[in-house]
Amino acid sequence: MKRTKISEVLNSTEFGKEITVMGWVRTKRVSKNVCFIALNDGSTINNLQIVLDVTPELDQKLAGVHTGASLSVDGKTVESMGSGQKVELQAKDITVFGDANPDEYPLQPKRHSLEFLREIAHLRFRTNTFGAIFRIRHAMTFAIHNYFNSRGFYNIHTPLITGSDCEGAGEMFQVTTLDLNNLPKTEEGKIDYTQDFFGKSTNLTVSGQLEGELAATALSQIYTFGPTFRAENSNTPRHLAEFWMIEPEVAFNDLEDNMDLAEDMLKYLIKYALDNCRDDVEFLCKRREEEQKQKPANERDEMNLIEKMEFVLHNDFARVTYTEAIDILKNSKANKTGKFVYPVDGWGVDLQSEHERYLVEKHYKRPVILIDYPKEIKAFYMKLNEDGKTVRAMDVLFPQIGEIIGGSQREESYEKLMSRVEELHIPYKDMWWYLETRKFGTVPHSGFGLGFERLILFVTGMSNIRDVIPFPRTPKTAEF
RNA sequence: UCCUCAGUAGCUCAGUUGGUUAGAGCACCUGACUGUUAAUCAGGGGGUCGUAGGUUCAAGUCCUACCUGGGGAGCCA
Repeated sequence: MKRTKISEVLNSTEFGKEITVMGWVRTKRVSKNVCFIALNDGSTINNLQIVLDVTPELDQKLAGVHTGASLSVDGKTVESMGSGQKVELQAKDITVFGDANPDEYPLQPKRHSLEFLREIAHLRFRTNTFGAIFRIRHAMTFAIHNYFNSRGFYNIHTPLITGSDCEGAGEMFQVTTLDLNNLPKTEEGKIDYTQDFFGKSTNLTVSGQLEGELAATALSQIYTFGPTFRAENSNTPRHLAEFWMIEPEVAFNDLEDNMDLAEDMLKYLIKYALDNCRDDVEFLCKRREEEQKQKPANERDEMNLIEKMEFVLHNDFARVTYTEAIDILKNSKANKTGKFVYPVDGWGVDLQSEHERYLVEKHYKRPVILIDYPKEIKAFYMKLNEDGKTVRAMDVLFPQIGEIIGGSQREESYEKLMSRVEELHIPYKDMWWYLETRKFGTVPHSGFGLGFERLILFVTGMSNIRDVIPFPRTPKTAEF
């Protein structure tokens, strides 16, 4: 079937061309002699206006056309007589592929709540908002590969099924082909995993980092981009059980280089969205502005979406040590006047999200990279500082979203890493292959994990992570 | 998992102190209109008030439990 994409039609200033367009009806307006149909084919957020002179024959066809119906329209591009658009299509003939029974089709030409659209996730692609979000999501995927490829990074596919149950990033989903109603048992009465598909207990990965490090200690610069799975029972607008993560890992990079990479990459991606998804970003910007008007004045954004993106683009991220952050928080007015639910009184405790938000939104008013955390509250593989009590960790904190990136310089000393493994009782049998990177030709190296959906939250201005992934997986929800 | 708020027409919501036959806008159907922009105007159909119990002469409204959803917290990306 030969068709012209609506994005092409709208971008062309040539009138009088005979073309065929196909798409879905957004609205239909009929009067006695003329009928207007707003048609969308997903190639752009904008609709093409179809103009039909009503004849008895067309009238019959149009009877079956409602919001949601799919059409093919043959016609001629003409300069619009109306004020809403430059080009429109004067139709010669239409073919209805499929009607959408208005008694059953849930989408209307009006704003629906995001909660309602989440319940019809199979159809929400057809709304302006979700069309914009998923076009941007695509562009970000492409931009990420582009960023790393053009800088000499290799994309590594790390396994989704993992044999180690201690990747250290959270609860895991078990993968098994055993009959759960009739589990084979060992003599001691435990489950006999030797009879399972892989001959051992396996899980879905929570991170590709450990495998990524293996590749980085040979190819120097690698990145992964794939799904990860966390079986945490977390019900928040920032967490998913299945989400996508980007994990670069670079040999010969220290924490400073790691921070530079993270900041540069985020700015590249935000700029890419502004430069390549202008219509969609503008739509979402307006959408958010309207949403903000419903809120009380003190809860509204100071900047709109585009201003926020540009602000991040044009300002250096604040780089702050954990110890400095604790000092700032301890001496803050908020702390002294009891505004914090968790008052900051000492060194060594993990920061609560209210503290992170204070640092980002109140104190620095820009993205913050927090580094050098106490070793007790961070993962075993992070490089120990000379003080012996902090590690070379970094968290990139964004306004509203919180932690968008978590990373570190890795511990390259076999002895030091081994002693952490022992301290934390991590089973050697699951880790031996990882530890060998430090045994043979070990190098300083660093990396981080970027939560893809959290990036999408930022560049779309959406506030719930379930709205930036087509089919969200969360506790008790896997309908679509 | 904890705290908190909410659930009324297909959608978005109103419903007073517990009191007659539960309302509006949008959507849909019918009609009007020579170019509309989420068209407009007139009329029409559409409800087990989340579910189950309870209090009461009387429950959409009060109480209890459960379910579903939002927001916050923890865990983190």
